[in-house]
Amino acid sequence: MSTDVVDGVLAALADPTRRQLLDLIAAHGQATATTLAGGLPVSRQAIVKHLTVLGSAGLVDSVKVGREVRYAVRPEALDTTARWMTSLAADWDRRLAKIKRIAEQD
Amino acid sequence: MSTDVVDGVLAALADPTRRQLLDLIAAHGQATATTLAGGLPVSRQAIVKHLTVLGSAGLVDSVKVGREVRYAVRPEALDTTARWMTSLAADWDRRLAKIKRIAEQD
DNA sequence: CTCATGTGCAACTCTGGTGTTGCACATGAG
DNA sequence: CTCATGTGCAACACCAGAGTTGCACATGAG
Repeated sequence: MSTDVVDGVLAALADPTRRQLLDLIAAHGQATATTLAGGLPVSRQAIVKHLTVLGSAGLVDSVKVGREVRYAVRPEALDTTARWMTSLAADWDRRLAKIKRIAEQD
Repeated sequence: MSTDVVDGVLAALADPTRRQLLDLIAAHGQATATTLAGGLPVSRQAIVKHLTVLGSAGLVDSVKVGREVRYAVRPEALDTTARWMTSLAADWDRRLAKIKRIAEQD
């Protein structure tokens, strides 16, 4: 299973700043750490660290262009996690329905 | 919007121990902190804290029965978060398609 | 070439989350 | 009533994560 992917994505999305970063990158289609630093109240280095985490989670992808590094969003990992979550919710629903059925059976 | 819900759920699911707890509770349909402590390598108190977090996130729900507190899983918040994630992934796909379209347009 | 701009690397601080232990309180079993 | 079991509360230890600063390196602009 893709538990590793889910694990990384959840850990990455847990931080509000990282979610904000993803929003910003998606909004511009592409962005550099320095550019992003201008839109958030944190240093460039802090953003670089967040981008590294997002990259390890597979949520972001970087390309070096000249002397700058451009980051772009990658939907696959997010999609995988969304599916995992949906099926988990469905599983819970199924279990709860079963419990309820047994309870009403008395 | 249900940003608060998503926020809490993501933060709660970020911890592996909490995801494991959810699995255990869902598997048994219902469980107490003491019972759960028997299935994990952590103290009961640690589990209580995790359950509190899960409760605040709306992922778990507790009922006091006599001298014990039984926890059960609640799918709504998880479902909400799954939908949020799915629509976000779709949004990224849309943006990327747009970028690609422009790029090929040269 | 020279200089400004954008990155990378490393050391450091500091807050928050995870986990523990110890003890007091409540309640069902006998 | 008495005792064992299940919780609740509080203080404490510990470590990873978020953020900062300082400096060195690379590369495009002039």
